[in-house]
Amino acid sequence: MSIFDDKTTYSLARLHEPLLAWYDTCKREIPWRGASSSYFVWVSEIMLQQTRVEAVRAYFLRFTAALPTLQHLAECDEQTLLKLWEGLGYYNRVRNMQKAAKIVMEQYGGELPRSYELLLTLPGIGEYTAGAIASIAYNIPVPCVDGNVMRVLSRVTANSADITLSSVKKDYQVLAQSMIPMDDSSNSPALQDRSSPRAGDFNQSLMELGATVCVPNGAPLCDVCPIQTQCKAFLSGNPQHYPVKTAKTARKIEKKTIVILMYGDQVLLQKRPNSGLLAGLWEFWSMDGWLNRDELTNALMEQGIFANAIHSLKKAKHIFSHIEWQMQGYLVYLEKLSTIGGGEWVKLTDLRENYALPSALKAYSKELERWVLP
DNA sequence: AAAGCGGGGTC
DNA sequence: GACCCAGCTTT
Repeated sequence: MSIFDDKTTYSLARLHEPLLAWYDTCKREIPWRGASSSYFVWVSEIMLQQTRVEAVRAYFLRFTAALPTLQHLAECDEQTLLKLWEGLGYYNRVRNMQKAAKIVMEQYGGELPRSYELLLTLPGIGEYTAGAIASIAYNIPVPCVDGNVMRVLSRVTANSADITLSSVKKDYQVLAQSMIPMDDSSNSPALQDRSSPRAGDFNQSLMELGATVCVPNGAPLCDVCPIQTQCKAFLSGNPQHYPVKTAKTARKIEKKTIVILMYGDQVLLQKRPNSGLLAGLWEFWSMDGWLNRDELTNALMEQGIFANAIHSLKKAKHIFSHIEWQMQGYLVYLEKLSTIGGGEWVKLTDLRENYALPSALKAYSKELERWVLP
């Protein structure tokens, strides 16, 4: 039983006309829009997961310049890959994308399959991304339902169902599917074999409207909306009541001590584990909890390290979606080069060019540059 | 169904 | 502060 009745579905049947007309004249200029390969569509869609268009622009241009084809991606070493993704977050996205690229090279002759179901089997490609690639790159008439689409459609229909429920998302996918403009001259029985020259544009028109007009955070710009007169939430004067979502669980706080160990123009880095938070990225030596100067000196001595000088750095905070790091920092000059388990001494120039550090440590990597420059 | 997974913009 | 973002994977 769907949250949408037949009458609601029928009332949206021809909404593609004003949406496409609006999209044709008002869409933003975006690097991956226009005549682009399925590979470029794929790269952009992975980058856009939980990430705004404005944040993606520069990353997309740099990434596709370095790795212009799917084969380049499949053959890239992981260190370079993570450096290209540095600062964009959700780093498993790029590792999964490379896994998928290797599969595409081996099983599909180097081109992404022209099938929603086959796309869905690739690592890192879920229902949204499979629908986006299939419709935007190949004009296959399948929906792609993201946060924008659910926000727009929940307002248009004034529907209060909780969009965090997977059953509700399914109903939005069915509704979005029914809205895709179909070429009536084709009469193939299988929907996905039928032609829909504007399936990709239509899906993008819904997302573009959500991103630029039917916005989250505060009041939407209903006065410039092309489907204002057909929006139930606008007509009731309460678009900001939609969509309805249940609250997220609270973040937990973790205290850490960040220690920048230096010797000459080298700094000690450690590689994070291959799974979990910030998997595969590099970081400074660190310990759980806040250590004062004496405790740090003792901790270093236990590692067989004797500090020449210990400088206290400012406290710093970084907020992830589910964790908050509260960090106390130190910069330590060593008397002689000592190795710590699992660590690697890296020259500053090498660090800047080749080692991916999480943005969570940005305050301390800046401190490092400040101490070294003069 | 819920939790883990980044980082930044906006109000 | 809280909320959200062209979501996916694991538990």
